[in-house]
Amino acid sequence: MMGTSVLNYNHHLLPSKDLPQSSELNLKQKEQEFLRLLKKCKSLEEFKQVHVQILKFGLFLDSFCSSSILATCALSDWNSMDYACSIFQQLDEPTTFDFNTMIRGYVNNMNFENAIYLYNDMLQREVEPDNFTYPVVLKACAQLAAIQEGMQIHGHVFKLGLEDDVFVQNSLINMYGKCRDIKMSCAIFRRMEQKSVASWSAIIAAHASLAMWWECLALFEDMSREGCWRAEESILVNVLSACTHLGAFHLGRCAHGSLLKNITELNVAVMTSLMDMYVKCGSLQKGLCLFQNMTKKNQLSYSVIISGLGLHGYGRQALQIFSEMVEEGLEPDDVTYVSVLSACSHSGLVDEGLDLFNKMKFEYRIEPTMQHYGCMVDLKGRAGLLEEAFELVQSMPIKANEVVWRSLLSACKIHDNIKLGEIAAENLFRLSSHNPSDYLVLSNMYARAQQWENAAKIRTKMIDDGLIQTPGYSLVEVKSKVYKFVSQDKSYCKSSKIYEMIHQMEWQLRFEGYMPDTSQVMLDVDEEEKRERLKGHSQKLAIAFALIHTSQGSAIRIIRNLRMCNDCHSYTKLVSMIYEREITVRDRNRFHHFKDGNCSCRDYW
DNA sequence: CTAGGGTTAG
Repeated sequence: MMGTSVLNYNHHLLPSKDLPQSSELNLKQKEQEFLRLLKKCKSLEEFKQVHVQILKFGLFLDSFCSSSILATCALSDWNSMDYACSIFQQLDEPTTFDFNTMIRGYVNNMNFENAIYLYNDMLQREVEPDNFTYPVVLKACAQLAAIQEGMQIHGHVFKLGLEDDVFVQNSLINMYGKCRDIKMSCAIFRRMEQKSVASWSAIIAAHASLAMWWECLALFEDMSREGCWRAEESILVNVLSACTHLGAFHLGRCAHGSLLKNITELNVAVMTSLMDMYVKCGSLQKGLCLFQNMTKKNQLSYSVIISGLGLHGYGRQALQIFSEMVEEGLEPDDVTYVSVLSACSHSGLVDEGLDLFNKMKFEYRIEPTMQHYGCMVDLKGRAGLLEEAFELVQSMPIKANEVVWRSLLSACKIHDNIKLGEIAAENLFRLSSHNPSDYLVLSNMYARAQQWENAAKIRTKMIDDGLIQTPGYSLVEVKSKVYKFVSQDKSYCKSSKIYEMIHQMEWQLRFEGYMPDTSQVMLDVDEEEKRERLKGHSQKLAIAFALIHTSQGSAIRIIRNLRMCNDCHSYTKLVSMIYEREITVRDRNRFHHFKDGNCSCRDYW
């Protein structure tokens, strides 16, 4: 761009009749005419041509006029910053406005470093920044996550007394948010007297980027209460994300509703976060439906639906969609591979997973991350290829983290490989020793091998270390309200009715051949007591409650914090058949769809 | 006199 000089007279793209004739107009009118023409330019070439005429007429005198010319050029979308730069350099005394224009131009062109350098120049040349300068220069800091510069600039804001400008405040919230200094973001947000939609958007986004989901929803609630509420896609995208992570299905659906009411066509980002919300809150159907109706799909939308299918146990379909994505010419990236590999792992598609992993490394040249190795260790381990899984852990170019060791340990438990399990546990506890469920898996492994002493030793260690087993619970939504059940729960006023139901269910299940499986009850009590305990597992209570309070044939959705036990799994399969209900259960790792006596996991979980 | 803040999802 610099190659084309300002003084290039050779291109005449505009018909000469459009150019003002000097004889007809006085200077002032000519100036106006030129400015009008400049604004109409559709390309840099056209712009240069008019600009050259202006120089030829010697009209480049008025500061307002030259600022206008500069702004037209710098803020155009024809990649004209070099040319704008050459105009800027010819200004004798660039004003605050001119600096603002140039800084904005750099930011628009993603050249954030230059924006900050120019701001620095501005200070050096003692041109005083104003309330228009800061939003844009702070945006540059935000994009670069340049906290040092950001803080200095925050100081300048105070020095110039601009700290009460809403635009400046919003930019500061955003800047600190992008620099992960949530305390500063909140401090500025709190002391704002007037908050705009952008203020809420910035503060919610700041919390979302740190995965502070409860805070996101709380802020969203505050915002709604203060009546600043409008279905803004940029805000709802983060709110939906929070719903996804918290399993807040009801709120998510409400958000969808208000989007539909207020916005005619939802953009890709909102569609993708909606899809993810539905899928991860248990409604794969709804997610698939949205996916199929999306006109524009990208890598992110594909990876959401692929990982969704995987989580729900539909590995084959996940692979199908993955190949459709490739056929459409969309190149899978590292996250897409995490989705498809984990889908393979959930469904036990070992060969397919291995193939994809190799393709990713050697064909697409994507360097595997810890997550990819985690998927592969999980894939092999679950499938019983424990030695291979262990070899992979040892040969990984990066040091395995706790997630990888954890999945190896639980695979060893499933396949009763104590020797390897102990190695995995040792490494796991070296990296993290505060997770009660890790000890339980290990103790469980010993118990399965009837090594009672070792099992007891681990449990004693847990108690000595003050680790308390996370209480398991099940959530169930009945008529848009969420009810929480813990094991042996007696807290609901209708609980006698629930236990009555439990009793009745057990009777019917036994008729269909149900035998309580007490092997996973890790309590030192007799068989009879174990069977009693089993009956009161939170998932069973939740199902009984839902069977009583929902209409015949309607689906039941349950969210658990822990993995369910084998007994609850086979119990739920039978309930789905006898009571003719579809039951979806989300546990720590995945979804189970119970229908007609079967589960979508095909007992591979 | 000209121009401005939050561009989000896996």
